[in-house]
Amino acid sequence: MQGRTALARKGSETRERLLEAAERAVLAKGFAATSIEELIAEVGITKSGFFYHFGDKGGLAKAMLERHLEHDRAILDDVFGRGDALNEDPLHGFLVGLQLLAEMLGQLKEAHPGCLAASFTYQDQLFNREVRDLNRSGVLAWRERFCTRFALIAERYPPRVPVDLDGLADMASTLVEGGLVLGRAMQDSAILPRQIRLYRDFVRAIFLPG
Amino acid sequence: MQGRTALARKGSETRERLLEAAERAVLAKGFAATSIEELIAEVGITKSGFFYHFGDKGGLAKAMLERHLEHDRAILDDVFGRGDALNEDPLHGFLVGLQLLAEMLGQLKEAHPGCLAASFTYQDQLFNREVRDLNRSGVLAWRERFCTRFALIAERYPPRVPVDLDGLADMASTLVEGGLVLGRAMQDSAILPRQIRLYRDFVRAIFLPG
DNA sequence: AAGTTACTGTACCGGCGGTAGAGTAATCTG
DNA sequence: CAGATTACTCTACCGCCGGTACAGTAACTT
Repeated sequence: MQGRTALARKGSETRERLLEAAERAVLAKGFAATSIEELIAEVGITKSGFFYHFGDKGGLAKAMLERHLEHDRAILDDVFGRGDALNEDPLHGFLVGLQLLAEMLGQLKEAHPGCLAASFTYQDQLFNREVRDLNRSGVLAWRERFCTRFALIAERYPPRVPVDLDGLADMASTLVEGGLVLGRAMQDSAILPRQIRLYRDFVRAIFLPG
Repeated sequence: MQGRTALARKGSETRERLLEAAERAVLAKGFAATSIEELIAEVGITKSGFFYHFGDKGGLAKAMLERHLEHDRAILDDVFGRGDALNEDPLHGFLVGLQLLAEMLGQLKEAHPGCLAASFTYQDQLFNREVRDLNRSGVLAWRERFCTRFALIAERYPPRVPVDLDGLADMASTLVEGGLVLGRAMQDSAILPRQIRLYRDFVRAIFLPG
């Protein structure tokens, strides 16, 4: 049992430790300013070892994004799952989910995947197609999640005026990305949760006017 | 006349040409991936010449940000000035201004200062305090502009429910920053203007309910 | 005539991303 | 037990890039 997976575990453990070190460093000072050499020094590995795992620095970016998209999905599943568990209604479950999301985003100060997504987006010429597609898929995941939910809500609460529901779906990720940028620029972690709460107010006003 | 400013003009012209080349390159592939050497090659200057003008790469970042904050302010003055010129009322002038802003942001595909602001925000450890403070001042300028406007509007159109007007002011820059990130990630320049139009709808719904 | 501005030219430095290729200990597979 | 695979190490090297040092200089200002 121990022997069976010792090497495989060692391999994936080293990789994982590299990703953790990279995450800390990148969130602190950006991807470009994070050197491979500092990562291998922290983990206690050689340069060859790094390139064995990731091929090049873009491979590291890709692995970091994959890791975070998964984490992202899990968080959204959690908050909206809990919102729906507390509420039969699709609208009110969603509103509770948004509230939970705001609280969650207020807690994790700056360790959000959006940081990575935005950061990579602005250096995307550095990376290969895979990284850009991954980034795209992250946005699409949010869009689809919110779009289907709004379609469900609109069935029960048809808005009296025509609303751009697709745009409203994108507004969630827009506010998260933008909120992270502003929060970072202003060193104020309260900005993002406040934006999410305003978004919740907006959604409520659309489907429950008056 | 000609002679009086020939040298000074030459100096500032070279600087300006460097900034223009840098802007193109940075918007295309990011700041870190833009080398000083490619800029001086384009402008036809030596490395010493570059460092004469900017001191170091952070100096270039600072100059780019300054240039763009000024441009930014001019655009906002323009659109909301035009909005107000077409309308006596502070709310309706603002709503027209937002519409004009959406149109303007739809036209300039990706050459917006927000790109720079966000890009620099995610590499800010690279830069000195000045660059970070400049970035901050950009956000604060938007916040103050919108806050005073909302105070003015709220006098004439007191909202029936309590609204987070400060958060609503920040929502504008949040949506612009986030919209640029998403627009870039998705290669879709329609995302940002749509978000601004949704913002306009939100503002209208708050002050003109029903 | 002296000083300032806006550079050029040369030479050099260390860090970084990346490559090449040989070697190896531990582990898995047949 | 043999052979293949995994997860690396070690050594040596490359070119680019940001940055420094410093001397020189043509155009222009005072």
